[in-house]
Amino acid sequence: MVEKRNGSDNDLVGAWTKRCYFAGRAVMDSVLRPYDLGSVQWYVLYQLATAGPTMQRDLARLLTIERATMTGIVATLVRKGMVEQEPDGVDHRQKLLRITATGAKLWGELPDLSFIRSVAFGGIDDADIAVAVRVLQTATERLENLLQKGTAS
Amino acid sequence: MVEKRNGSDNDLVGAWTKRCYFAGRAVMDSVLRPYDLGSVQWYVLYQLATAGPTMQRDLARLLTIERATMTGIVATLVRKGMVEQEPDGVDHRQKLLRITATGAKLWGELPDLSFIRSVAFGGIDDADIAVAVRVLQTATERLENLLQKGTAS
DNA sequence: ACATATTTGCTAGGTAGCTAGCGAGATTGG
DNA sequence: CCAATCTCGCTAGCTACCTAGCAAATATGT
Repeated sequence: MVEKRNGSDNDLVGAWTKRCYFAGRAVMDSVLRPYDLGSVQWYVLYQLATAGPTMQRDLARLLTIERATMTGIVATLVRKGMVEQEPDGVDHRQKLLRITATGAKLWGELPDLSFIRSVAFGGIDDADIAVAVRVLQTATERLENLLQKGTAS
Repeated sequence: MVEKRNGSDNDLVGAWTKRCYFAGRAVMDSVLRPYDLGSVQWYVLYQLATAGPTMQRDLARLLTIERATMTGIVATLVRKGMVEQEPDGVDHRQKLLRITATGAKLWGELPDLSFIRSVAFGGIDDADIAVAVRVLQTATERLENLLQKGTAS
């Protein structure tokens, strides 16, 4: 969203940011659909398969999503038998997430998703990509900053 | 999402695209929350207040969302009494959307949201913005293209 | 030691996106 | 003129994001 009234690039960049995000997500979803996995579920499996058991709250921070959102994602994966959730021995509030044998098996069958990135950005001038990253990063920082101030008031 | 494994900008651009999109959306949502409006609901009001009555299917195309998604958004606004939905006289499948008096009143009270864009992108070099738009646009087109091919098969 | 944070995960409820499939209406080809 | 096809909006059911508020556990300050 973030509009698109008059004609300058300033108006368009917000719209393209949204569209690009959704396009990437749609491709990811369509590849994962046959496996009955969403994109964030994929990321959780990726993390647990690659980096080993992880605290639920750390995973939420990695993905920069809210704890409540994480609860739902994890619940789905637990229901499907892909992930185990075990209370931490020391701190009983926290829960440790671990991939199950079923989950590991599925992970092994999943196709490599890195081609998505290649398709999207392959062949584009590195300098241009760097500029794009800088613009997005700057905008994001300003917006997140604005949000915090608004929340604090 | 769209990952972030090794260290090149190529990996980061997807992540920042997502984060930037959500940051902008979060600011918009936080401004609109007191009025009990979501960001897309705002856009529908904007369109109807600015451009006059609009066909539902045209609005879905403008926002590049699915008809089914539009159904939900419109239903919410109708429930709140902000928007009227009237079958077209000629083509009985289509529905014309019109802002109500209540909706127009609310629209008059809403703050101007263009400051969000100013905060996010103000002061950034126009050439850099143009580069960012080009990168995002290219990536989006490639991804949407890929998706169509995948769907066609 | 105990009252007061703070942190963690959960529930409840809302927004915004998607696909799949339905029925009613419009269009098009033979 | 009728059959096949397309279009539009709807429902049902899913993912993934959010806030607000709760209960339990931990951490902190006096």
